[in-house]
Amino acid sequence: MGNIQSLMEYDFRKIETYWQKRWKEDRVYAVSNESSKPKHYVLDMFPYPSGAGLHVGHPLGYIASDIYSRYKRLKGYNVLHPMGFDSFGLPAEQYALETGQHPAETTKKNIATFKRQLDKIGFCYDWSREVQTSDPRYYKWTQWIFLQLFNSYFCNTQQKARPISDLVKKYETTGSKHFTAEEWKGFSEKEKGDWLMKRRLAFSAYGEVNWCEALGTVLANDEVVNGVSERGGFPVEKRKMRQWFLRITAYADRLLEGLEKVDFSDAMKEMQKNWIGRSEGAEIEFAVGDSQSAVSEVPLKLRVYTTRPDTIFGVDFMVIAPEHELVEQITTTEQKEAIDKYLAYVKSRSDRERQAETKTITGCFTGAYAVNPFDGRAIPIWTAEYVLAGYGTGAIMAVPCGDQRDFLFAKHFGIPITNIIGGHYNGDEANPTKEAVLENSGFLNGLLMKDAIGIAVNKIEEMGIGKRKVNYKMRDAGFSRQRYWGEPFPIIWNDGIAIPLDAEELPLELPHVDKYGPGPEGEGPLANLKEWVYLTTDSFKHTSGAVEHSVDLTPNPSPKERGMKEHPGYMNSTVEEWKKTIAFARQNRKEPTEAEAIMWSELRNRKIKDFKFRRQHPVAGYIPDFICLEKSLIVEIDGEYHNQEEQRKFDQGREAWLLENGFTMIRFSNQEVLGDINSVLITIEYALLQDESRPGTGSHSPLPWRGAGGEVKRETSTMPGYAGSSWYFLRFMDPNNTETFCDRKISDYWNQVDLYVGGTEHAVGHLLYSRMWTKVMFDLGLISFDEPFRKLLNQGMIQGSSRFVYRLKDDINRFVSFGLKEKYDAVDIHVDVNLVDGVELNMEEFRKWKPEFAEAEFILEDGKYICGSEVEKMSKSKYNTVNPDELCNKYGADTFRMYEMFLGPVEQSKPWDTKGIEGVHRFLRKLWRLFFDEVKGKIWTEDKATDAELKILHRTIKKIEEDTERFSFNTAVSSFMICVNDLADLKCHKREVLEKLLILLTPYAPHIAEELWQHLGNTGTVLDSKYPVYDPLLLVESTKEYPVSINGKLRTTINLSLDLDQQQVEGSVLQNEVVQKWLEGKTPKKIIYVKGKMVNVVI
RNA sequence: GCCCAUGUGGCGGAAUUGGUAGACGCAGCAGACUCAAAAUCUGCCGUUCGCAAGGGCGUGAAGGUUCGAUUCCUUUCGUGGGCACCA
Repeated sequence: MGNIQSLMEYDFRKIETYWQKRWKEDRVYAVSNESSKPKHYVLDMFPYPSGAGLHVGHPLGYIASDIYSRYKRLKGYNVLHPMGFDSFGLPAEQYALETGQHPAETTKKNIATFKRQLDKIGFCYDWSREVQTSDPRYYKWTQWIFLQLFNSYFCNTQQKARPISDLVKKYETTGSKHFTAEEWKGFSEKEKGDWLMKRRLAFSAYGEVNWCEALGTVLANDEVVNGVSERGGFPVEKRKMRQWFLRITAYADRLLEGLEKVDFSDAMKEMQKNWIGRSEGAEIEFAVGDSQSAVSEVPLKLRVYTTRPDTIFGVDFMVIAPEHELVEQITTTEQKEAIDKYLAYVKSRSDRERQAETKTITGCFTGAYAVNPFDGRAIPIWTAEYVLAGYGTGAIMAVPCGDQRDFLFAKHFGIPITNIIGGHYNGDEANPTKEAVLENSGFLNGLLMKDAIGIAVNKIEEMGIGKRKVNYKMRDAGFSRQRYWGEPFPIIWNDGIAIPLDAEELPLELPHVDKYGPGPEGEGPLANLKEWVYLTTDSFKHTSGAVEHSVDLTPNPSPKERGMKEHPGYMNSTVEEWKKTIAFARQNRKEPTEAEAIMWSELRNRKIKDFKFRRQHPVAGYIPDFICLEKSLIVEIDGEYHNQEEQRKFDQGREAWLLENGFTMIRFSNQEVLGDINSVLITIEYALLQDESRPGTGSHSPLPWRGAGGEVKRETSTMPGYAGSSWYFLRFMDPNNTETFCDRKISDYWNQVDLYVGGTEHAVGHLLYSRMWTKVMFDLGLISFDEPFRKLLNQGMIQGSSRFVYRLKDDINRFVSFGLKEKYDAVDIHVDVNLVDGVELNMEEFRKWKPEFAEAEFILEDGKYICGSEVEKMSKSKYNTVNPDELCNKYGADTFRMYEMFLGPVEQSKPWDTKGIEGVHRFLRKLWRLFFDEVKGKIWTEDKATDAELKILHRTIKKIEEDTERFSFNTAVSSFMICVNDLADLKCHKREVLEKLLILLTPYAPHIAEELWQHLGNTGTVLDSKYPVYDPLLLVESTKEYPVSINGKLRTTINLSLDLDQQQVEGSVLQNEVVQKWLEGKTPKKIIYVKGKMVNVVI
């Protein structure tokens, strides 16, 4: 391994390349699912592989988790530390819109770049477990889990998810509060579907979206700025569209309770609690009239939610959300025009704007009044943007003396304010107290507000005008996106009834598209693929006219002994009949013949030239034994009954129909398959490759003519980014399983993620969703734990430190230095931070950077061009990104890893500054010199270590272990530096000390540690060694240099034995010169002595 | 606006339960080695008054609790993150 000459210097490039290759070859990071060691699961939040590649901000958390994983491994754990990619998402689609490159292509490229960059830093990922959410082998299971959500409901009695079939049974036997069992049985399919949809955990309903007419698409809140689209500046308005949702609100209480048993930071728990926003209060109904006196003829009710029913007598007006359906119904003719104008204004405002702007108060009177049920007072009903439709009932009762927002509103519009809290209200601002004694409050007069809350609710319930209610700020999670690059929903709409695909039909692969624009009605791009979307013959004909067929060609049903002979025609089969077909197919799968079983083991999992086969997969009413949809090739295995005359006739009819509809069929007999499977396979392979031009039905499941009668079409939305990332931690445990999302035994073994590392930006999105999914899967008995992440470590963001040059407005080739810019009229321009040393611009490089700067001239200060600087998000567009590759090339991965950690606490955000990396690099070189001398070569010795040397070592072992355990990696790096400095001072080159130090260092700087470990003559990787144990006896001190303060101010120090008692200490302290000087002859009032800490003399 | 985090030398930061503020590193200054450079090593390095000894001030700001506060409490300002279709 190299000659002595090359060993004298720390040649990190050679060392790191060598070991990265060796580790890969030796598969040292492969993790087994079976081990006698205790398990530990360390996970990083899924990266999105952006086109910009990795910048120095990304690896911060990855380095931290890598250090921890290696540390745990040295401590004797079986450590799972995988990495994969959250590869569906909007940026790739956006990029496709701009450049026409397919997201699959760009995503593939980006992932390759990410992996190359990650490997350069020397992470210990088990790449054999890599998963990508956009891989059909992965999203097959995302879709499968979605179907579990779809097929489940939240049982309020048991407070858990249960199969929807249980609910159906209940409806069939006992009905519900809305209908009797008899009524249920009489419902149409559509009615039944609608009722069930109200309970499913994944359900479809109408939801509001930001609609941009000009772009014909739905926009994210981010993409809407000041009511217009960020791209193009087109107007945006709220619009209702059919969407999928996850019923996360059903889990609100359990998500709150679950926080008790996880180790997240208080801040994180706080954010989740606030997001869920549980409040207890009452829902109250008010009668509505259209004038101050008369209640309208049609009895309208206004329902409001309030947490303060005790203030009911202080209600001076009502506010309903502008979207509220009542607005239209109650607005009086006089107010109609004003209201219409106001609604138009509100439509253009985003939710965030509506809440953020409290300075400008807007609102409009509807002309209608509500009636206070207790004193009959008429209360004017207003609508205002500060009340959002999604919260509570979308209506509030306003109590200006107790709520500041209501107060300001009342003042602004001159609504008289009723004071119900006497002296607690001063007329200048509202007072939200619960401690006041109520006045002007009818039956509540004289009560303390907090006592009145319960009494008021009781009365309201008694009167039947309202009820106690727990409310959540959290809304059900929108789960569909009108986008292309995401998981397709395994759902077919048949006359408005959502029909799930069968599990065997998954994955429903995302079809290829060439255009990424929105569909005709603002749907996702998939809506443009007519032949993919429409599944009925009729609708197919309407849209493309491509397929003609006659009802006479209706094929024979499945073999008669399977009981399908009497089955009616498929073309017009009802949903019920179709379900029956599916059931038959499922049954068939469970009972394969011997030949079928053999054939399936050969065809499944893309064993033939990567062609995907399905078995017993219905095509119309016909269920082929095996089918390759991509090639429309059917493989049949015929048993004895095919020799019967009648059956042969059926077969022929069926085959003719299939051929006419573009399918090919090969038939084998049982004997052929059992006798010579190889030649059978060759025949199939030949057929697959033979006709390249065959159009096929695409790789997706065609499911033609499912159901019938009206429009039968696929769901064209796709799932959002968090679908794939809500359960990926489970897939890493068993990434290649084709039978299930994750084998139960394996998920029982790995269990929860022990350490989850990622940014706080995921606090309420991803983390809540994956917690919910985990709970559902737990309820359904799919896994054995109901919280995914046991401990969470938040990683701060590394910000960019941007640099600016200042270009004169009137002379675009002249640039003025930062200190002089005030004297000129100049504009700031981002300059690439890599062209700047600190703040000093490299002018030569700058001229070369862009052609427009080639002729640049500079106005200097002190002969230098000084740049301005600002801390911003690290982003390519701001030219402030720093690429980890370059740093690894220049200083090595070990230096880079340690420097990232040395920057400060992982949890904290900080701007990146490459300066300072030198110091860490110097440390590693200094370490190297403990082993090798420039002239003498190797210099380590086998001598016995002295007490002083052992003390340094053991102090370091203790410190590094403690710091690593509490994720204080920056102080650990400092401790390494101190240790090496101390050992160098003592000229300690003893193997006894150095070898242990290398093990400590392995998690932080794996390459250099491994290299030196091997030089010391060890075989096998240092990762398999045992973590040293520190000996407390070596660290015992007998004396301490005590700080002595007078009145809390440090004046001197005294060296004292550690086992002195208070009296002895007082004696020594009082004799001290400095203390006597400060005492000026007085007697101290008190002497405080904290053993081992300090002494304070109080005068 | 609401929720969360955060603020310490020229810079990144340390001070683990309220107990010696500024560890460690960068930058800077002075020196050694060298023909020179690099590398390495040694010393200084919050601020202010003072020849020195020694003292004053100092953890965003103001107030409080305490023998003692960077640490706890109240108020306030600045910065960063999130606010439901970016991931």
